[in-house]
Amino acid sequence: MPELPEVETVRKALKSQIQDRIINSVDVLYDKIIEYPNVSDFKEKIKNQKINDINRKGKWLIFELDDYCMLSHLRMEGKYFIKESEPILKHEHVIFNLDDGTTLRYNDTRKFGKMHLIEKQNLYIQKPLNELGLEPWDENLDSDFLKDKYSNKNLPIKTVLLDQSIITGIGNIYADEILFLSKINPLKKAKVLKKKELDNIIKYTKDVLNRAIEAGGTTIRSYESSEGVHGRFQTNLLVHNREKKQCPECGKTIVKIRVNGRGTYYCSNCQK
DNA sequence: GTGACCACCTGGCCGC
DNA sequence: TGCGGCCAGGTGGTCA
Repeated sequence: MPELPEVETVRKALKSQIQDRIINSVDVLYDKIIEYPNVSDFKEKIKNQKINDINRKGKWLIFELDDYCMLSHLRMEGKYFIKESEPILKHEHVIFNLDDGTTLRYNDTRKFGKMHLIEKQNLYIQKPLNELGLEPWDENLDSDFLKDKYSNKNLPIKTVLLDQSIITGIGNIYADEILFLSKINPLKKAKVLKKKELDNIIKYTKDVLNRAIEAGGTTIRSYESSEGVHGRFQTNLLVHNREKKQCPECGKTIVKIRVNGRGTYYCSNCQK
């Protein structure tokens, strides 16, 4: 389940593999992956565009082309592979035919991923990027910013941390880790958090995501990078996916609850 | 405007 | 062993 560190790992791998390649054509085998524009426009506009760079904003990959930016969200299980003439596999839904004879293949078991093709000048004034909040490393991200954003949030902090319009890039796995390190109960209402707690959230968001990126992301079930490499950060997880195991801080049993439908792991002793 | 809930999807896992 | 049902979860849409 790609979150920011996994997307960053994919971005780096893809950049080293396909930067400066030209897209000769695209085959779309599952239309719903293409969110904007319609499939025929997408295929027509992307033809003969050069991949000049690959960037990232939150969990979105940004393929910088000549006239457009192609945005790709991997959602739950999206992956990219570079292949030559191998047969198309069951879960390969979008095939980019490149000028060197290779293909860039978007593989998504659950078909949740989305792609947009946006004119360059509209990239940050049009959905989806105009709706994203701050990157964890943005200099404007401080406790005053969060205090303001959280002031009317009568929701559990776990839920609010997943709101991409405030801080972008945090997903379910890292939200649990950030709250554990910040010693904040996931059910605590966002609007009552003190400055010190907000400072800790910011500090540990950066810390957790930085370490996860260095480790190549987290592999819990199905995520792997474009080079088929599994992340190593799962060995560093302190609470997520560790139900009934001992808390690494106090030794009490880690519990699993559901917060707004999301599986949430925490230590009831450390996170009061 | 806010919050709760559901749909989208498929494979893995568990219980019977 | 085989089957049915639940669960995983990021995001957008709908409804109260």
